Amino acid sequence: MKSESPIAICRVAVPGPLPEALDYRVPERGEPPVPGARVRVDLGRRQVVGVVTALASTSEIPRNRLRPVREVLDEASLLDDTLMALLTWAADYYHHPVGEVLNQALPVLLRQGREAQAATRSVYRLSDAGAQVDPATLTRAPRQSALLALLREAPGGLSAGELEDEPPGNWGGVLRAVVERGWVERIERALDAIDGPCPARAGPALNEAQAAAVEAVRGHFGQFAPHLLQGVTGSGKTEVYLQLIEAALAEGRQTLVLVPEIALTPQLVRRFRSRLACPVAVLHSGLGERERLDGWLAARSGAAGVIIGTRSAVFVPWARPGLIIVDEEHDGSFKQHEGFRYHARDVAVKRAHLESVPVLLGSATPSFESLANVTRGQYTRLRLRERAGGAAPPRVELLDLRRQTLDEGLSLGLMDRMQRHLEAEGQVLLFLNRRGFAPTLLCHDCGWVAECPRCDARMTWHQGDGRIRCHHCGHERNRPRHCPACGSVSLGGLGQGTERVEAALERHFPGHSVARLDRDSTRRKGALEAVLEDVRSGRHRILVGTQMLAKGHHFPDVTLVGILDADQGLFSADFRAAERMAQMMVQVAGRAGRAGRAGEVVIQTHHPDHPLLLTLVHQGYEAFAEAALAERRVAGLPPYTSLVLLRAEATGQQAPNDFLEAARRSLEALRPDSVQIWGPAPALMERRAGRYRAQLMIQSASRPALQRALRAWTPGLAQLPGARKVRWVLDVDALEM
DNA sequence: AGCACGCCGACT
DNA sequence: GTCGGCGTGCTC
Repeated sequence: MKSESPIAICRVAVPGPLPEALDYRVPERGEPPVPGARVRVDLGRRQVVGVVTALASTSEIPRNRLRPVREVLDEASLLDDTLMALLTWAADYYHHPVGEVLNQALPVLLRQGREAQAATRSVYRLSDAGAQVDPATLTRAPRQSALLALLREAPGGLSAGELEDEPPGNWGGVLRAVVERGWVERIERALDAIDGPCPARAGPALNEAQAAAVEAVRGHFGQFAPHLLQGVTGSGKTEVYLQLIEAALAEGRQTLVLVPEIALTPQLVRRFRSRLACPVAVLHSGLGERERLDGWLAARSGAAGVIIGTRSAVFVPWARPGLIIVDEEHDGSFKQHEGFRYHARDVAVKRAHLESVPVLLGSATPSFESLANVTRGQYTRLRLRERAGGAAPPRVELLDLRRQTLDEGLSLGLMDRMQRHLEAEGQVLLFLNRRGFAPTLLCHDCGWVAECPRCDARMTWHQGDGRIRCHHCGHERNRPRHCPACGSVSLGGLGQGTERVEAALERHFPGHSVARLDRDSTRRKGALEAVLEDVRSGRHRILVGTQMLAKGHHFPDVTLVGILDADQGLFSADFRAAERMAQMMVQVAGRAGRAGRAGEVVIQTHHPDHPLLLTLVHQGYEAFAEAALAERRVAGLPPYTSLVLLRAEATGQQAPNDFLEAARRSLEALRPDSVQIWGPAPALMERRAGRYRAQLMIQSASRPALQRALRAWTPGLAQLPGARKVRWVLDVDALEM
C-alpha cells in the first residue's frame, strides 16, 4: 500500500476575474506539477489552462468537491520563483485578479496550451572535415572558399538568412556543393538554443559624464540599485545603455530594455543588433504569435543576451538576470490603459529589487515621480549635461501671440524667422499636437458645430478625404455640404490642425517642400520611414507634425523648431497636463541644432507671463519640475500622495454614479485611516463612445495605508448592488483623470 | 470571463 | 402552452 503523499493539492490561477487561485487535486500518476507550470483543469463545464501558484497538503475545500488536474502541460516552471513573486505582487498592488495577471504574462500560444518549445531553423556549420580544409587552396572554387572562410568565423554556424546578409547573396548552389563534399553540415537548431559566449565589440569612446554613468551602474551589478539617467536630448544615453549591456554580457548576464511603443522601431533594433554580438530578442505587439513565443523562450533560456520590448516585456522570464533599462521612462505608454492597469516602469523597479539587479531609468525629461524619488534619496541621479559632439543647446524664446495677426495659427514673427532659417539652408520643424484640418467644423450662419453623436466632443474635419471624425471614439462620416441645422453652405473649419498648417505653409513658402508627420500621413506601411528619409535627405525643408516628432527621430539639419500652441497644457483640469506639455516641448525642442549648427526654438503662446512657462523657457526642465512639484506638494497631489481611481461606465448616466456611491459608502464604512475620498464625479469627458463615465478618487499621503484600505475594500466591490450594471475598474496610480 | 439557472413577455 | 430576454450566482 502506497503511503499518502503530503502534496495532494495544487493551487491554480485560472483565467477570469476570480479573486483567488483555485484548489485542485494533483494527478494520481506522475510527478506533481511545480509552481509556475501550466496545467489543464476543469472549470465549471469547460476546460481552461491555468498556472500553478503553489502546492499544498490540505485545502479549505472539502475533498469531494476538489476536481483533479487534467493534464500537466509543463514539466519545468515557465515562470521562475522571482517572476512568480513579481506577478503576485503586481496582482496585489494593482488589485487585479491573479489569474488574469499570470495569464497575460504568457504569450498567447502558451495561454492556449501549446507546447513551450521554440521553433527551429537550419544552420550551416563547418564539419570536422571542413575544418581541415584551407580555404586558400580552393583557387578553382572562389565562392566555396569564401563560404568556408565565413563559417570559420562563426563557430555557432550561420542560417541561410544570415548568409544572405553577407554580400553577394544567393549561396544556395555553393551550400549544396560544400554539404555534398562533407565540409559543411546542416543542423536544426532551436531558436532558444544558447550560442556560446558573445565576443566583446568596442564601442565609440565615451565622454566623461557617459563613462561616469556606466561606471556608477556597473559598480552595482548583482545588487538592487535604481538610477535615473537624466540626459539632455542628444547626450548619448543610448551609448551608455549599449556599453552597460556589453558589460553585463561580459559577465554572462542578460539585460532587459523597455522602450515606449512608438520608440521600438526597426532602426532601433538594427542599431542594437549591429552593435551587440549576441542574439537580441524583440518583444512587442506587432509580432506574430509564433515570433513572440520564440523571443520569449529565447529570453527564458538565456539565449538572448538582450531582450528589448515594450510594456509587457517587463514580465518576460530570463535565465541570467543582469540589468534592467527603461528608456524614456516618463512616457505614458508604460502604463496600461485598460484591464490590468500596471505601470511597466514601476514594475521594472520592483522587479529589479526582487532580482537584485540595478535598474536604469533614462530620460531627458524625467517623470515627476522619478525626480521625487531622487530627492527622497531613493534613486541615484546620473546627469548627462552635454550634447554629444559638442553641439550647443538651442536658444529658446517665447513669442507673444496677443494682438498679433495670425494666419492659420502662424504668427508673422515665426514666419520671418522661418524665412531666415530656410535662406540659411536650415530645416524647420513645427509642432502642433492636433491632427486633421480643423478641430471643429462650424456653420458661419447659425453657429452649428459638428459634434460626435457618441462622445462629448467635436468632430475633427479632415480635408484630405472630406470626412469628419471623432478622435475619441473613431466615429466618422462624410463632411456635410450643407449645415444640418439651417441649410447654409457656409461651413468652415475653426482652429488649426496639422493638415491646415501644412496647406498654409505651402502657400507661404512656395519654393520649399513641406512634409507632414502625424498618424494620418503615416498610416500606410512604410510611410513613416519614407517621410523621415525625405526629411533627412533634405528634399523637404519644412516639417509639420504632432507628438510623433518628439519620439527620438533624428533630424540633423533642423535649425528652427516652432511650437505653435504652448497653451493647451497650462489650464487643463488634469493636474498632469503641464508636466506632459513641458516634456513634449522639451523633447520637440531637442530636435533643433545638432551636429554643430546652433538651433533656435520659438514657442507661440497667449500667456507669455505664465510663471511655469517662464521657468521652463528660461531655467529649463529641471527648474520647471521643481516649481511644479512644489505646487503638487502644496495641493497634496502625486507624487506626494498616492492616488487611486475607481472608474465606472455604462450606457446610462445613473448606473455609474449609483455604483460609485455604493462603493463610496462601503469604503467609508471601513473607516480607513488617513485616506480621503472624492466624488463620485463625472470623468473629464463624461460621455465617450456612447458610454457615460464617472469616477471615485481615493487619495492618501501613505501608500501602505491606502493599500490596506484597498485590500479590505476591493474584494466586496463586485457584490455591490449595481456592480453588474456597469463596467468598472480600479486604476491604481492613475495617470489620466 | 463564461456558463448555468431562473423567472416573466410574444409566438408556433 | 413554449422560446428567449438578461438579472443573479458560481466556478476548486
